[in-house]
Amino acid sequence: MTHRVRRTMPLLPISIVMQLTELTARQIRYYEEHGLIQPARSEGNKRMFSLNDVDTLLEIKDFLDQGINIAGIKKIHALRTQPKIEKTAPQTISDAELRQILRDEILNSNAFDRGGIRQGDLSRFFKK
Amino acid sequence: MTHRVRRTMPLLPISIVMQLTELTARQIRYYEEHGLIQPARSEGNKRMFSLNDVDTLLEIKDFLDQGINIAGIKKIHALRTQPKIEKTAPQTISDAELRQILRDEILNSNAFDRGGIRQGDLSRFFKK
DNA sequence: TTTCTATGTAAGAAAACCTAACATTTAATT
DNA sequence: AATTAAATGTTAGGTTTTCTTACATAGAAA
Repeated sequence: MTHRVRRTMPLLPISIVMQLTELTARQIRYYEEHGLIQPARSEGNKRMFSLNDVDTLLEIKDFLDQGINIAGIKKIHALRTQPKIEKTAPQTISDAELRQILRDEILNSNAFDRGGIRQGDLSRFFKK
Repeated sequence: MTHRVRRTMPLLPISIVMQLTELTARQIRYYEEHGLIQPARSEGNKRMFSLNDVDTLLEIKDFLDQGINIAGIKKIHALRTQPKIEKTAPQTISDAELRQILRDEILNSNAFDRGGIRQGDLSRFFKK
């Protein structure tokens, strides 16, 4: 009965992703610019996001809230998608280095509690 | 880790729904006009569809392919959302009547096999 | 033939999104 | 303190998408 949808399918326009993540369009495009996400494009060049993209963005947001900067997040992503250091090209960073980065970043963390809205409640974005 | 999304959340623009259902915008709006779906609206009045809406549209499409007309589908929906005939306002149609309708409709069914695309493959709608 | 149903098509307007550029804020560095 | 860099805000002009409304059409039904 229920129509199945893959989490990799590009379904969502940026406006919806903004609501789901509480990020601005500027932020989302900026993260893409830095290679943290690669949303698909419609034939007319509009960004179309998958549910996986939303997950990634929420994770990015979380990392940023923890004081980790884009460069750190980028490195974390790189390590995650390619954690095998065997026959692969020599890594430019070790696990120890990563932990060091994280520790360093966390020091100047300015995380704060933004009294946000409940996730999943989009009602205020639609007309009654 | 994975971000949960309710099937009732209005997330999808009509272009994506067109691709998921292989219906034209005209058809989708027509079905809405006849009350078969009630998509949400963005603040700017754009239709935003939920995954449930997609399910409903696929079902409508299936019924139409079976030769059932809009009126029949409308009645089927009405019966389904309110199948209790107890204290409710008197029904204008009985179960027997429904079966009759279905039998009648099926007689002049012009269902045919449209050699469509695999559902879920939207790749041809996006730029390489 | 005429009517009805479902859909196509076109026009004009409004909304959403795009890129590019410059501005602002805050933190780090010198 | 001044400068720089990172992240985000803001604005402008252009393109795409969606909207409503209206008229057209093919096929089935009357």
